[in-house]
Formats: sequence, C-alpha cells, structure tokens
Amino acid sequence: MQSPEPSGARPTSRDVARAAGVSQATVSLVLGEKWRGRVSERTAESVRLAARELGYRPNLAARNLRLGRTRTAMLVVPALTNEFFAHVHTGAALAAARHGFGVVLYPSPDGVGPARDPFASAQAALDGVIASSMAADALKALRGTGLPLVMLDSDPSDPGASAHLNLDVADGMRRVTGHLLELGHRRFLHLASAVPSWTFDVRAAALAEALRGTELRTVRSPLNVADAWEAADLAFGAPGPRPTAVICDDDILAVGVLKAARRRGLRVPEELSVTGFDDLALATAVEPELTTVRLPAEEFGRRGMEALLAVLAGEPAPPVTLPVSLVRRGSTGPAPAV
Amino acid sequence: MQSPEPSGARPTSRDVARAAGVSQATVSLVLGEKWRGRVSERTAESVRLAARELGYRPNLAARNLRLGRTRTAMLVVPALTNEFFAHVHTGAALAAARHGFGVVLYPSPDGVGPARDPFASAQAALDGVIASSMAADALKALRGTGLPLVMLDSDPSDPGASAHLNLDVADGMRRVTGHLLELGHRRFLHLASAVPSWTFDVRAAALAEALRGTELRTVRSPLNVADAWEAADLAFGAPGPRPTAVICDDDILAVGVLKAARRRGLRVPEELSVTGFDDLALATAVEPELTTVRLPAEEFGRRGMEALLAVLAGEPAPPVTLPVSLVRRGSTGPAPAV
DNA sequence: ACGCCGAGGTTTTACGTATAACGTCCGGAG
DNA sequence: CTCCGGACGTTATACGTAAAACCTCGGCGT
Repeated sequence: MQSPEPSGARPTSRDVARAAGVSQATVSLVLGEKWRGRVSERTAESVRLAARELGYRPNLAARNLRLGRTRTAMLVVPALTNEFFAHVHTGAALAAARHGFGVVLYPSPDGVGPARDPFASAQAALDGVIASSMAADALKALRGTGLPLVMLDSDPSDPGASAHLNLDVADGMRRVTGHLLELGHRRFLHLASAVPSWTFDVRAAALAEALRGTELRTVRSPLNVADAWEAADLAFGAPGPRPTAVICDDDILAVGVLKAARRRGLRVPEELSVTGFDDLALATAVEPELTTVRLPAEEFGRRGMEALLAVLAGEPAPPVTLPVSLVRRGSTGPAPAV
Repeated sequence: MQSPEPSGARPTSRDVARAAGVSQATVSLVLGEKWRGRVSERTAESVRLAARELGYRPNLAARNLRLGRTRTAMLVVPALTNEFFAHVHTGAALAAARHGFGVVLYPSPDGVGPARDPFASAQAALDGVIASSMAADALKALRGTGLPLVMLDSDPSDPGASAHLNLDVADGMRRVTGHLLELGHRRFLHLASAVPSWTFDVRAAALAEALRGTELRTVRSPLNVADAWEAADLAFGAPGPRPTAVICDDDILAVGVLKAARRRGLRVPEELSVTGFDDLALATAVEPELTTVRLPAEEFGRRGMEALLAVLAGEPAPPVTLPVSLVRRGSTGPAPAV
C-alpha cells in the first residue's frame, strides 16, 4: 500500500499513461498544468490518481534536456564557514525556492583546490551563476562559460558581468570613522583583510579619505582569529604611540584584536576602541560586544538571486548598492586622555 | 580568438564531430577517455583540439539522462548558519568533488517552510541523500523517495536508512561529567537543546547515568544565544541552591550562559563552571574560552559522503560512530566551597 | 586462395520529457 | 445533408549523450 510499485525501476510518465489508460502526452499535459480545454476533468483526475498510486516523480534530467534549462543556479563564495556567506546562501536559496529554482554551491569551500573542472564536478547543469568577488580562483574558471553572471562585491564598472550587486561599505566605513572621531580618537589602526577583493579596496579608500589628517596605519591579516590576534599583537608592540582605535574589516578580525588587547592588559573600551564589520553572531558573543557595521547578508543573497532571475527573464538588472548601518556597542568609547 | 563560436547556441558533441571530421560517437569515445585501441592517437588529438577550439562543454542534463545517474547528492541539514553544519557541508563537498560528485543542499535552511516539493525545487536530479536527524520536517518529505539515504545522528537501529553515521556524544558527555566531578562539582544544570533529535536524547541519557547520585536539573532552549541567556537567567533566579556547573548541549547555548552569568555578576569559572559542545569558533572567541566537546565536523561530512558512495557502489556500509574529545579551557574550574 | 581478426572507425538506438502537429467525433449553422 | 469548428486526445519528434552493434579494410596464418 505504501510502495505500490516495488519493482526496482522508477516509474516514468509512460507507466503512468499505461495505468491511466491514456497516452504519455496526456500525462505530460495534465501534470504540467497546461490542459485547460485540452483534456477533460475526468481524464485529468484519473491521470493524477495513477501518478499518485505509482509514486511517479518526473525525471529532472529528461525535463532539463527537453527544456534546455535547469532552473538551477550556482553560488560561488569563498567559504560557508564564514557566517556571512552562510546568510547569503540562505537568502539566495529561499528566493530561488520561491521561483522553483535550486541553488548549488561552488564545490571548493575554504579555498581547498577545486576539482580540475569545478563546473563538471558540480554536476548540476546551470542556468546562471552568482559569484562573490572574494572567490578569486573560482572566477577564473568562470571565464569562458557564457553563463549569465551576477557579481557580488565587485567593481560595477567591470563589464563581463550581467549584473552587479554591492553593499555600501564605503558608507559603512564613513559611519565608523564618524563615530570614532566624535569620540575623540585621532590615532587609528586599520586591520585589513589579506584576501584581495574590490570590497576591501573600497573600505581602505573610504578610510583614507575620512581619516585624512589623522594618524592611520594599516596591517593585513587573513580572516581568522588566530592570525588577527598575532597581527594586532605585533602592531601593539611596535615602537611609537599606540593607536587608540582599531578599525577591522571583519568581526572575526576584531575578535582577534580583543584577544590581543586582553592578553596585553589593555582594557576595551577604556584604553582601546575596536570596531568590526558584518555583525555576525560573534559580535554579540564576545565581551564587550562589538561596535560593528551591520550588513544585510540574507537580503544580499536574496537580491542577488532576484537579479539573476531578472537577467534570465531578459529584463534589465541595473546595478544596486544596498545600504548598511552602524551598530554601536560596548567595544567603542571615548579616546583615552593623552 | 577567445570565443571562437560567438553564435548563441552552445556547441554540442555533434558540432565537435563536424569540426574534427569524425562522427559524434567518436567524439564521445575520445572525450570519455575510453578509446584505447578504438581510436587512433591522431584522430583523438584532432577531436580534443576541435573541442577546445569550440569551447565544448558536455550537456550534463543529456549525460545524466543517458546514464541514469547524476553524480549528485543532497545534504539535508537544519541550518547552514550553524557553523557545525557548515563544516559538515565542507567535508561532504570535498569528498564528493574527489569522486566527481556534486552536493546540493536541502532548499529549506533555517526551518523556513520548504517549497511544496523540496525535491523538485532542488532541481538537480539526485543519486542519494545524506540527512541529519535534526532536520525533522525534511525527513518526512524523504519518505517515499526510494533514494539511498545516509542518516547522521540518528538511531542506528532505525531501518529505512541505507547507512548510519554517528558521533559518540554519549562518550562526550561522560568526559564532561568526569571532568566536572573530578573538579568537585555536585550540583548540575543541563541546558538542553529544544530541537528534538536522537543525538540530544542520547546526551541526556548519558548525563543522567553519569550523574546518578548528584543533583541534576534540566532546562531546554532553542539553539541561539538570546534564548539560552534567558533560560539560564531564569534557572539562576530559581529558588534553592544554585548549580555550580552548567552543561550545555551546544557552544551557542554555553555563550548564552556566560552572558547570563556575567550579567548577574557570577564569575566564571570561580563561581560557576560552564561547558559547551561542538567546539565552534565561538568557543575560543569568548572569555573565558569554553571547555567543550570537540566534534570532528568536517570528517563527519566526509564520512557521510563516503558511506553514500559505498552504498551507491553496492558495497556494505556498516554503522560507524566517530570518537570525540574533551577540550579543557578556561570556563571550568574547581567547584566553589559550599 | 581464403577466412579470420584486429584496428579504426560509423550507424543506430535509447534515456524520459514537453510540445507541435495531427486526427476524430459530435453538435449545430447554413 | 454538408461542412465547420470545438473538445479531447494521440502520434511523432527533438533535446545531447553514451554505448552497443555493425561495417570496412588490410595483413597474416594455413
């Protein structure tokens, strides 16, 4: 009763047709919801019944071949273990599902070498790609595939993408500096991401512009706590007056700074202010909680998918920049008296 | 020179055949690497050349249809934004890529309602499924599809799965209790996950067994910091003597406990010991760092995929339980004197 | 001289679906 | 009575690939 067709093979639309006493074409019409006026209600019902009885599930490979499209998009990000990208994926996957699309991930998380042909190893045939500019190696593999491409966090003047979607990180940095300047800070350290990406260049430029006339040093670190800790510790030990505020490209880096500060006995925020970027779960897990720039990560993924859908539908997809906001928390305070 | 065939349509194996002056079958033989003795080296080379010139990429949908398999597996987890599952995905995706497989994710992250038919909305046709028992709603949708199924964190005696893979969480809890008992603790609070899953039942049972003869209360909370904070705060405010150690089902819950403790002025570990589970990045981000049970998350994903591959190859896939380890850090210390 | 075999291909077929093109029957207008 | 057009289906075809079955030819053993 549960499994009416225990015979190994999966039932096809032809099996359903046979069971319902109609032709395969009729089955396709009925199950494809395009039969108003072409098939009688009685027949349609019997087809639906037979399909249910047999547990019929259409063969996606066959459908995709026939239709020449797959309703599948690939999301290319550097690492899902970075919570930000997990949120981006969530947004993209939900928007996709809403339109009957699926999402597959680029098969090389964490920068571990991809298969020789990543687009073959993500076996799903693709209708389009959404890619973060942070996944540099993957982008090379994308050249040559004529697939529609939505770029995230990349220079909007770059052609070669079908659409561009960005976060207003320059504004984010301006809000951070505005906040810190108002608190009296004049000596800054910028703990920047060592990953090359347009988005980090933009942040650095915005910082340099906003902090013109103050003291600003820059140090780079990979996106993990241990390296950030080390980089910050090195900077704190450097000769000359210590910065009173550390501006980080990412919450993860900021957590490393917090650890370095604590180990040196530097009190945050009394002696040192620290800011993050992204507003991940980390930001409120640590003590003090991080002042940071909140990025609409899930919306970012959602809009990226929507842009891709627009491109696929032949509609225009103008470049978009999403606003960000500053979240003031305990890790920033008035600059210490000189 | 870069794009030798600017004509809109993607080249097919027949186009390559025409360009190389051979038949389509020969192209398939050569590119399929199964031509030793069937095609001359000269011909093979000319085929490869033509393919490169045209930028030929095989149509996956057609191949999948022909071969009746897709080399694609679906991973079903509750939420990628839980770092643990992001690691599981990484492990599974890497193992998959090593065997020319792709991985797609169940299209309903975060428990947001799935599409009416999640397996249609993840458009990729599937060869098999790897599912965490924590994704309860998804599991229902799995009933009826005759797909090979590898269950993670689920009762090994449950039939209906092609293979079982578990983490030795009972041992993990025994190590936690051993550590705490040795430190002199006798009054415990178990902050348990409110998500129903076999793995949490096992942990609770192991705790009850190991802490027989001591004082043990249990409180449940969803897996996020805010709820855990509230649950812990409520427990701390309850009448009667306060527990001296809180054992959490997850690092996220433990972070919530840390926050509740700090807000009440309870010093950790001097007045209260706290343990987590998973050893996520969170565990070392907070202060004090969490004593926790390290789970081999990435290996878990890798082994899950390998088990699925074994099942698909017709090989036996006996149930496996992976060992875990205790990581002692600053959040646990000697029980305070009564 | 003849058959056989292996090398080096080609022709053909099937996978399961969606849909364009094509009947068939029946009731009503002319 | 004839003819026409819906209503209701059916037949036929194409999508691109992999691989089984088949063909051709030259050389070699007997």
